[in-house]
Amino acid sequence: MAKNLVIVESPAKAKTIEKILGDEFVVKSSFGHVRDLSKKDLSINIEKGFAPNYEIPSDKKKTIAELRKNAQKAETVWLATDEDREGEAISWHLIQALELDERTTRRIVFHEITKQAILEAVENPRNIDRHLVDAQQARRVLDRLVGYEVSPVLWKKVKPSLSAGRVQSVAVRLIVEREDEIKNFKPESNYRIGGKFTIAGKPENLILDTELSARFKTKDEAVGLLNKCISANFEVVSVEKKPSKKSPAPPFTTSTLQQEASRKLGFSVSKTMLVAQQLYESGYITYMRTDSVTLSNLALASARKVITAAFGEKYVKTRQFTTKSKSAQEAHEAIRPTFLENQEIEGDHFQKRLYELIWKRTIASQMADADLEKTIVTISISTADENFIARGEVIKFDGFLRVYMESTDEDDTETQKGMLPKVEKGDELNRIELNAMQKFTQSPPRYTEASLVKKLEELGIGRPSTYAPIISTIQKREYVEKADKQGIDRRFYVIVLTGADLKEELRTEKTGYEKNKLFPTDIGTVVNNFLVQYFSNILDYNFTANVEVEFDEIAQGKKEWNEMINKFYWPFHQNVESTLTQTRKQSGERLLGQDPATGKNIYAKIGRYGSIVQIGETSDEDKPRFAGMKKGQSIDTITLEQALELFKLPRTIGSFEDEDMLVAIGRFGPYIRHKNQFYSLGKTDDPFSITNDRAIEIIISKRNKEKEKIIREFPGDSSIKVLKGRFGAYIAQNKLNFKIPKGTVPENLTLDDCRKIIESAALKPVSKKKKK
DNA sequence: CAGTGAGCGAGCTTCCGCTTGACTT
Repeated sequence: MAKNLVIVESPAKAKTIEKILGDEFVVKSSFGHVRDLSKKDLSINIEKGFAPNYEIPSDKKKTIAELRKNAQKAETVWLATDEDREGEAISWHLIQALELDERTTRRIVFHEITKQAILEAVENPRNIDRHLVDAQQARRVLDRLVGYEVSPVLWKKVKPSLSAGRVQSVAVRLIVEREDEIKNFKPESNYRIGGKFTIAGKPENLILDTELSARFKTKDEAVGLLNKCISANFEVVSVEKKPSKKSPAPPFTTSTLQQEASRKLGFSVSKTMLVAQQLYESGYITYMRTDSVTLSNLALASARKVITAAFGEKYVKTRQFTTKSKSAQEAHEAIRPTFLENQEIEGDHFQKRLYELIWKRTIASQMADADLEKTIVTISISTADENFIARGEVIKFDGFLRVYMESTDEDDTETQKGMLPKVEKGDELNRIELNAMQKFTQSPPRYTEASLVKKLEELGIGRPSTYAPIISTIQKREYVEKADKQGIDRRFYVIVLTGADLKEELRTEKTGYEKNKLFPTDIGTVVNNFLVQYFSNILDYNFTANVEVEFDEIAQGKKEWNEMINKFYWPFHQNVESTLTQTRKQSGERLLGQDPATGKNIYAKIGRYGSIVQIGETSDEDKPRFAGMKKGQSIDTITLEQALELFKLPRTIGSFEDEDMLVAIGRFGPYIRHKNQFYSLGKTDDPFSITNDRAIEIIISKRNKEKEKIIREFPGDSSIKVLKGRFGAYIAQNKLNFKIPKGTVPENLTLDDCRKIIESAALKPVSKKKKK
C-alpha cells in the first residue's frame, strides 16, 4: 500500500501530482473547505471568546470519510493545501476533522506543479501556522457576525429574506452611488475646432488633420475664431518628435481575465469562469482563481523559446511582474497555458477563444517593449494667438503589439492617431475646411460585471474565488439588475468654414445608449440608503482594507484574533440593537402628487413583491388602491401621469368563448386572465393597448403548448397525467410532481403504474424543497 | 413558478471563501 497520502484542494491538481509522484504517494483532494460554521444559527459563542462552532457540512461527509480511510492506511499524511490564509485553515480543519496524528502529519507548500518543486516541498515540511489559521478564523467570524446580525435587521425594517454582508453590501453601494452620480450629472458643452490643411507645394491628397489648441465655451467665441481664419495665413512653426515606449500588460489574474474576456470576447464573468474551469480540468491552463501575476521559471524559459521561434530573438524580453494589489495572497501562479508551445487547442468555440486570449496575453507579457515615435506639429494663425496642432504616432518597432494589446473600458473618442504627412518648419499650409463642433461632457459610465470586479479588487474586497458569485448574489437578491438603456437624441451645433463660406447646422446624435450594464433596483436603493445611514462603518469603502490590516497583524502573531473581534463586536452589536428600536419600516415612499379624481395622495413605494403605486393612505378607513409598476419603471423616476395610467388596470378587453378577458400586471409581469386561467403577455405586448385578437392568439398558443407537454392522460382519473418537463418526463397529480423510475418508458405507463409510483414516493421522506 | 398588496402569526430567510459534481419532477 502507498506509504504517503497527499491532500490538496483541487481534484484536477491531485490527478496531476499523483502522476508526478509515482506509486509511493496517493494524492487526494479536500474539494476546498471541509468544515464551516453551522448554517442554521450564529454558531459563535460570544461569551466564550467568540468560540466558533464548526461542523462538517452534509455534502462534505463523504469526502471526509474517504480521506479518513486513506489517512489511516498511510504512514505519513502531507497537507499540501494552498499557501494562503484559507489554505492554511483548510489544513488545520483537516487535522481536526480527520483526527490526524501530529507525529505523522506534515504541512508542505509548493507554487509550481513540477517534480522538482514538489520534491523540494517534501524535503522541507513545516508545522501548521497557528497565527495564520487564527487570521482566517477572525475573517470567518467577522463575516458571520456582520451577515447574521445585519440581515435580520433588514427582514424587520425592509423585507424578509434580504441579506447584507461585508462584501455584497459594498458592491451594491458602488452601483447605487454611480446611479446617483449619473442622475445628478449636468452635461456641459464646449466647442472644439478641427482643421484640415494641404501643404503648399505638395500633392493635394496629403491632408494634415489638426485640432485647435483651445476650446471655447460658447458658440459665439467659436464662430469668432472661424471668422478670423477667413483671411488668415497658416504656417508650420514647429515639428517636434519624441520617442516613446509601450510595455505589455502582466499575465492574467482572475480579475484581469474576467475584464478582458468581457471587453474582447463579450463573455459574462460567470461564462469566463465556467470556460476557464473547463480549460483547467483539461490541463490546458494553470489554475484560474489567482491574484498573482508571477510566472514560473519553467514558463519564462518556455516563453523565450516560443517567442524566439515565432518572431526572432529581438522580440524576447522575459520579465517577472509584481502585483499591485495589496490584498493579494499569491498562492498560485498567474493564469497561463500549461504548454506555451500550444498556440491553439482542441475544444469548443468558447474554449478556443478564451485559450487564445490567455496564450496571447502570456506570450505578449514576455515580449519586447514597442518603440513609438510621437510627432507634434504646431501651426500658427496669422490673425489669432491660438494654434492648430497635428498629432501623429508611428510604431518604429512593434514588439509585443504584434501579438496582443490590452483594451480599456473607455470608448475611444480620441481621433485615430497614425502617420502624418511629412512637413517642415516654415511650410505654408492651405486651409481646406475648418469646423467647430459642440461636444458634451459625459457622465461616468454604469458598471459592467467586469468593471465592478475591477473596482472591488482595487478596494481589496472579495477574492478571486468570489468575484463571480458576488455578481450573481446581488442580482439574485434583486438589488441590482443587468439591463440595456436606450439612447436619447441630442442636438448639437456644427459650424463649417469652407472658403469664405460659414455654415451653421444643427445635427442630432444618439447619446447614453448602454448595453448589459448594472442598474440598481428600487429595493437595492432603499436597502443601500438604509445601510449607509445606520451601518456606515461596515459600508465604508475602507472597512475591508482596515480589517485586513488587523488580520495581517493576527497572522504575524502581533494580535489575538478574539480580542480583535471583541473590539469590533460590542459597538457593532449595540448599533444593531439601537437601529432595531429607533428606526421605522423603510419603504422608499415618495409622494408623486394627488389623484385628480379623489384628491387623495399618490405614492410610489416598495411593496411585498416589487415596486407599487398607491392611492390614499394605509391609515385611512378606506383602504388604499394599489397597482404594480411596469418593468423599467422605478420609484425615483415614475411620474404622476405614469402612475395614474397603472390604475387603468385591471381592464376587460373583450370576451372569448363567452367569457371576459381581463388584463392586469402581476408578480411576473402583464397577464391575461380568462376562465380562471392565466396567460403571460409577450415581451412586446403592452397591457394598455393589447387588442382582443392578439389576446385570443396568446390564449390559443399557450393551450397548444400545454397540449404538447402531455405524454399520457387517463380517462379513469383526470388528476393524474404524464408530462414532459425540463428534466424529462414526470408524473403530475394535482400540484404535486413525481419522478419516474429509471428504465421506465413514460409512453407506456398505465394509470396503475402511476398510482404505484405516487404511493411509493409518498412513503419516502420528502426532502425539504424551496418554496416559490 | 403564479397572479398579491388587510391582519394575524408560525416558521423561515442571512454571511464569505475554498472547491466540484449531483440532480432536479
